[in-house]
Amino acid sequence: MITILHKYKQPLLYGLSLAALLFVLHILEYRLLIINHSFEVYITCIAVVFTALGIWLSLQLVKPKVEIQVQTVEVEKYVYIIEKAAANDEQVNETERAKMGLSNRETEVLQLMADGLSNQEIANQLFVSLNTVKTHSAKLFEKMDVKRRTQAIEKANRLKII
Amino acid sequence: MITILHKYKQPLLYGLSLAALLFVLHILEYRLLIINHSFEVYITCIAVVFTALGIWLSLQLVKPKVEIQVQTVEVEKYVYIIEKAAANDEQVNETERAKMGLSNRETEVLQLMADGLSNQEIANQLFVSLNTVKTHSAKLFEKMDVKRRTQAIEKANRLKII
DNA sequence: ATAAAAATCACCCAAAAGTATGACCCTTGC
DNA sequence: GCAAGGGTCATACTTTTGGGTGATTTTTAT
Repeated sequence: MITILHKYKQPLLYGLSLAALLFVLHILEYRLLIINHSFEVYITCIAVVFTALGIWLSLQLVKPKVEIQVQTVEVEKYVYIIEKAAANDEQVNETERAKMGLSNRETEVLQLMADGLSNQEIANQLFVSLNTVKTHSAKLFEKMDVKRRTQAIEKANRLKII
Repeated sequence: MITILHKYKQPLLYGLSLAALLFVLHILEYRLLIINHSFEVYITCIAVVFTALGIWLSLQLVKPKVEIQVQTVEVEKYVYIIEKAAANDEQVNETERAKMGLSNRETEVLQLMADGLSNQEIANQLFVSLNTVKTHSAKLFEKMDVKRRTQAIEKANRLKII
């Protein structure tokens, strides 16, 4: 139950906000009707407000994407990003890899994943069993804080750890 | 004249849809006022519709944003990124993509795959069904001559088509 | 106007990927 | 010696992905 709550925390929050906003409108509704008869203006306002809300909502939902993260961090971090980008062309980022604590074997598996190999192909390549590859991948997913191999690949590419 | 119309078809369509919607609302307004019990329902409908409209609008506008966002902050230090982005954009990109004959939708799906999204997440993002995403992915795998999404991602990165 | 391509969706089935748990061996550092 | 971590493997289970097929609708091009 709690895990379910946690999982849908974001949408729930949005839903509640929406409900709250609707409530406020409900209150205002009568006042505005009594005070003046500019009904069209009222409707238009609602339309504009909710269009804006929609835009805002979807921006919130898209936020985890790289581009927008870049927009939201402050200036100093840009310098870091630029420097990192510039430095990365020659050498692979050992620091980031160390930060995540990937072992040698896990890094090998990650590399082969990024090359597009299936678990079975990786197993053949490394002369180990399929189950072993699964164990490695599960552990590296946890260490990299991702859910899927595609996410791991994306993150690895972004951080230049492969 | 016709070419101009063609070029700005999308924004025009958006504008017209919006105008039409407002017009319909304008008409409905009086009718619904007579049946004044459904006022709250009416307001809620407007809110929902326009929230959806906002979400849809901003999703449409998300893509072109990337470079602009980069450019809006501190000029000189980000020349590297801008140059890189620019270089990537106009080089192999379009030709290679054309060579494989990927459609727009397929390219979108490919992009989201490379971002690490699952088929279900892609479906939600594009407002289509899971089955549709599967169809797109199957076709793009065939066109790219790959067997798995990870291979497609690797090849796409290598050929810089995303 | 009409044919082709693109986009949408559904259903079924099989394979691959991922989760959870437990076990064993080997090295390394204290 | 022994705890800790890395590497290996297994079983059982769930979810995701991919293949095959067919169908409808919309868009595009001839």
